Amino acid sequence: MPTSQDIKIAVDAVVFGYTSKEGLSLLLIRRNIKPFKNTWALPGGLVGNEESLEDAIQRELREETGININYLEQLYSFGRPGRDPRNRVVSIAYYGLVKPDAFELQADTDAGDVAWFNIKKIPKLGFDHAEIIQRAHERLKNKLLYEPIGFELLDEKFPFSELEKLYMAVLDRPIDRRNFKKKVSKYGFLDETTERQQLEGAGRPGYLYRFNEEKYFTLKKEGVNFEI
Amino acid sequence: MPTSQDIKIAVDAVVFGYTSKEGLSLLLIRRNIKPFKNTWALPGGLVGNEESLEDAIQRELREETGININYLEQLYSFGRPGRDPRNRVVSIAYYGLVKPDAFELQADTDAGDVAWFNIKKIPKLGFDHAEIIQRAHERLKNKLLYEPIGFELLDEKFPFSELEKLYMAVLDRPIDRRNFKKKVSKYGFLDETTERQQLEGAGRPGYLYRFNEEKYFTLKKEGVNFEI
DNA sequence: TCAAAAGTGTTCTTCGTACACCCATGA
DNA sequence: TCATGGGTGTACGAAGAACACTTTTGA
Repeated sequence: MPTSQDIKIAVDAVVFGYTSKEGLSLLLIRRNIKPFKNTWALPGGLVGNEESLEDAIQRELREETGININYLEQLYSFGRPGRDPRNRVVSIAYYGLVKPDAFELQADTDAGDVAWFNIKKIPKLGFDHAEIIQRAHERLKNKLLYEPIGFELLDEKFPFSELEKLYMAVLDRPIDRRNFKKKVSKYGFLDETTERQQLEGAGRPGYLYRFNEEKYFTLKKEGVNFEI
Repeated sequence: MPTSQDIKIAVDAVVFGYTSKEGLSLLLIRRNIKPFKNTWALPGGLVGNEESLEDAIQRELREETGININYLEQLYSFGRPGRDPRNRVVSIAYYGLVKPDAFELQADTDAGDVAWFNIKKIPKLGFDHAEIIQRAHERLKNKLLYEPIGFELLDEKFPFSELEKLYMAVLDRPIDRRNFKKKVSKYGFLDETTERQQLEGAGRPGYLYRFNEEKYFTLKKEGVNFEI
């Protein structure tokens, strides 16, 4: 049994963003310090002694990327000895969802650069971060099917087609427009506004919808479970 | 940002067992040391410097309870400052499934006592262990519905009624015998043996079944997903 | 008037659910 | 012969999947 322990504890964040142009994207930083200097990696860092894990993640994201996250959930903890070449580090990974347009990325000194990468064009990463991302993507795919978290990635008002494209981007498979709308609408937590979409080219503009969180919570309390 | 970190890292195990007499049970130890001396708690302890998290859990279980676990899965990490009254401890919780009859419980010096408790009769626990157990139970309920892990709790050969009772015990709701058998059987990973159940009283003895893991993996590879 | 994107309903099949009687065994 | 527990099938309704044409707009 260990008598004196020498393990560090860190948090890492897999931050997903979505835009209809870029599809599903991921927030990465370029490391400015060893190890893995100059390679891309997940934002994250050591947890402070008096700080909760969630606070640590938010602080690191603020410091390293300038982003403030709304939807955040614990993903998994990675603790294999040797996953960090310096010393033993157990990392508690979180994943989060943000609207990329709501922030301007700002790298700090530890991070030479910050950028969004399309989920299908992730560069070679340091540590075991590729594995963490894969697990996060799996989780997101699953979660999207039984919790209405997709709205965290969209603007407050959005055309139905955006929601549908988001689902197709995350799940990476085609979705039938009519069946999708039927399924989502039946819960009644989407409010249709009178506003219309601004299309860039030709086409019939769609109505904008708004996610009504209150209605969703009421439903949930009544035992109605969202499922796509 | 923290410069020197003083956080300990521990693992805790929520071990579920099942017997048809006792129903769904949980393995707890009575603490022999402070804090929470003499109160019941989850088995667990600090992680060694060179030890993987899974190894740490298995070692602690061996030391504190005499049990060796087969099915083990990471549950969640608990890190709220103050959850341990001594110093900051982040605990990575696992949950596991065992056949209680396969082991004799053996407390060691850190643990004054070890025992199985019915899931509905859990005593007052130290730390935030009640919360951990609740989360584990939720996870088990969900997992049981889309992965055939129930067999980890049963003998190699078992009558169908045992499987059904297990599901009722974990999910805490009645299940229709005929529909349940239809659903499980359609996957074809249960082999019927020619042996019959040994009933204790009167009644028609049922056939014994065996979970065919190979067939299940083949199905899974083909994209067939188990669901109850 | 053409191209692009959104809006909309029906049919068929599959799956979930509800439900009751007979059979084998031990006492 | 009675009590106990195991074995089995059908009918109904709900939900999922497949599928195509019309409408609005900009160029």
